[in-house]
Amino acid sequence: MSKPREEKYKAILDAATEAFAEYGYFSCQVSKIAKLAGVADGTIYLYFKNKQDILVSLFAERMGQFTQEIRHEIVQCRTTQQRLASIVRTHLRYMEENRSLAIVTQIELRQSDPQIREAISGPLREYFQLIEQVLAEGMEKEEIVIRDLKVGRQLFFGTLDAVISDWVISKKPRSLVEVEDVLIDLIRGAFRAKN
Amino acid sequence: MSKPREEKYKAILDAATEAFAEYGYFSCQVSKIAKLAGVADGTIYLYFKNKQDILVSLFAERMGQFTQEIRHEIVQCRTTQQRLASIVRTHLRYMEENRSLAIVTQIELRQSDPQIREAISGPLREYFQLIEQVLAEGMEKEEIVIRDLKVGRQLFFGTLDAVISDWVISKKPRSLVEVEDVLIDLIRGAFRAKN
Amino acid sequence: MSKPREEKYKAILDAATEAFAEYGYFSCQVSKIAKLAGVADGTIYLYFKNKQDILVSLFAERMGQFTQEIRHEIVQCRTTQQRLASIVRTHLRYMEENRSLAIVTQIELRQSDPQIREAISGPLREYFQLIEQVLAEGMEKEEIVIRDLKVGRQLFFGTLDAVISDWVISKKPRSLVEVEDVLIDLIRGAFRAKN
Amino acid sequence: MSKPREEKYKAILDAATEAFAEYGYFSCQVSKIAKLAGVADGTIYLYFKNKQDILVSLFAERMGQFTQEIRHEIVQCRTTQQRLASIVRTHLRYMEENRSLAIVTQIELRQSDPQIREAISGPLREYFQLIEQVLAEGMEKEEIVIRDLKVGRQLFFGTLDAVISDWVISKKPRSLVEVEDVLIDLIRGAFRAKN
DNA sequence: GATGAATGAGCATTCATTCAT
DNA sequence: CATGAATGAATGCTCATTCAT
Repeated sequence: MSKPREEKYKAILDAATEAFAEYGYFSCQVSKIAKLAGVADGTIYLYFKNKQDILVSLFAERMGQFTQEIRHEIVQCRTTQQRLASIVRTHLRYMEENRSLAIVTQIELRQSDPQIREAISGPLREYFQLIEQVLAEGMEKEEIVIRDLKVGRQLFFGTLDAVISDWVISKKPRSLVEVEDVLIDLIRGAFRAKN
Repeated sequence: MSKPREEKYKAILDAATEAFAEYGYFSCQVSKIAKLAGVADGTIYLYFKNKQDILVSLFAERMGQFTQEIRHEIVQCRTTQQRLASIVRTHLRYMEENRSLAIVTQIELRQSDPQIREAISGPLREYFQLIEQVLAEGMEKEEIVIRDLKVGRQLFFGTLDAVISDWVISKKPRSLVEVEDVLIDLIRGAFRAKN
Repeated sequence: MSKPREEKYKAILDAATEAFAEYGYFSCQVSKIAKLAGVADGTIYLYFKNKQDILVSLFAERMGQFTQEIRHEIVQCRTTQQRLASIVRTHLRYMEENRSLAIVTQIELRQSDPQIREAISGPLREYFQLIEQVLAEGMEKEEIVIRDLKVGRQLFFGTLDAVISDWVISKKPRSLVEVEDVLIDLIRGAFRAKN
Repeated sequence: MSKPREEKYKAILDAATEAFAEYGYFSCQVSKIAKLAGVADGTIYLYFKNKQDILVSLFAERMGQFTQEIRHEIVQCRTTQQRLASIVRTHLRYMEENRSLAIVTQIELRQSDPQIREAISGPLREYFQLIEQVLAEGMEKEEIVIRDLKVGRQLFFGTLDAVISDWVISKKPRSLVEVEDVLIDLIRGAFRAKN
């Protein structure tokens, strides 16, 4: 009679994304998530170990999906340039379509609580590795030039992150899509990408 | 008589920096700051309106000092390239010398609590404007090429931020100074800086 | 299901009456009420907005009941004399049976906190109006003589209040019932009541 | 050089009267009294044992003065009627001239805190005895008729108290002096006073 | 005597989590 | 499985009182 298990799980995660985005992790009560998800407070605990587990699961799930999508886009590209451009585009578009997720990512990425940090680092690291792989391959093929792989990734991700951060904070943000080309061009320059 | 007052104020701010860095703003109790500062809980409230005011004051004070220092370095530079290199160097070194501040900055920069956000945005915006000024001047003098000032700043700051973020999270970080040159080189490329 | 809810609500109100009576509103902690009511501290806040709300609710509930009872007695009386005597008797007996309420009334009636005062004034004013109605009707029918309705009510209520005040303070009080007749006689004289 | 001891003592008591009247005993901080008295917080404790001692001293001092004044008026009266009228008049006028004291009296008379209560009861009891003496003498001389001395006093004091209570609460109170005659007349009736 | 900065015990209130229904 | 009333530990902040100057 009731919603299947999977559906309710997603409903809670969606609600949590909204709620965390609006109030922040600490200022958002579990009861608020429950209400938003249309379930009882106690029900949350049938699906998640505790509040932190909601955040962690949310992050793992969404980031996994995100990385998946990026990975999918990349394989269709021929050159490193295309791959980087593709990541930029997918990243921006994904976040633009999932504003609450973007906010949560911005906020909770930096929790200093060691437990949360640890739990969150996994999915993020996976994305980092993906970027670094593309960069490494580009260097091998001499399509780009970077003196330090990690720093290259930091520039790549940090820039995207800053763009989204501003967009998230801004009350009347211009569309992220608008900056795609500028961004790609800038990054291309940083990596001395050959045409 | 105002000497000990000033001293105690700084002691509390220092303690708060440490404590916020270690536990995060929300997970850090006022009593923990008090103990670390070597004062009674109540004493805190002789110097700060409330817990949030500690964070805000801390941020305003430290970021103000930071921007000041950067500004001071910049004026001694001739070219835009030098100016950008100078900011990178000062930024990294300042954070390396103030690891706790770096952590707090990383964490609290992204608080979604609107009040905190608002209070914090001032000092940060000032730094952003400083960067954008340098970039604007560079474009005017045709020392660099950027299609969008804001995106340029986002790349510049975002990259530095990501570098520090990794450094902060890392258990055994390599010195930030080590990456200075790579970083400067990368940014130079992004902005097509002429030698 | 709403049965236990109602029960717990009353239990808290009863406990609060006892506790406020014994310690006074300000010197009585919420936790003391909770313990006395046999519930957890937090449970209090499922039923009341805050500590002040307990006091206000308590007052509204009990005084409403009290006025109700008085009103019920009055309608059965023929003459103003009987009505006044009835109020005196009911007032004294009600307070004698609800000593804690009597104490709370004595104490909190005079809180200078404007908020509390305002909240409390409603039910009390209702009682005052009841008295004044009886007096007004008595004057119309020429059963009593009063030059000023308000002062008449003040004498009536003030006297009862003083009697109860003494009784409340006294360690070994004589029964309030004992003074009924004397009191009625005295008031009758003040109002020049005709037999 | 500094104010003589006595003057500062009075200043604190005056300040306390104002402050207690405005905020109530519990909601009034010692520091507020100090500021109002123009002394440092610590100075208070050179003159009073603690906060409660301020209230108690205030009450003892002011009520003593009050009773004194009443006593002084009474001796000049010939008949019981005159004496009662004199008390009514003096009581009302004294309170009208000392509104803050009137408020404090209204409020703090009923503190349930046993300690405060005990300390306050002394001066008040003295006034009660004064009234009862007048009544007793009146009965002896057959100038009035009362079946119970205590109840007589309760009517007398309670009525005055209620009048003042209303006056204190009222935002636009009519002068207390206006009700004098009505009041005296009413009380005269209660006691079957002979002309 | 006078000061007022410092103290720290004390308390109302919140909210993640549990568990009887 | 689902509920939501109940729990009680946890914490920011206040303020009477002290005491070094």
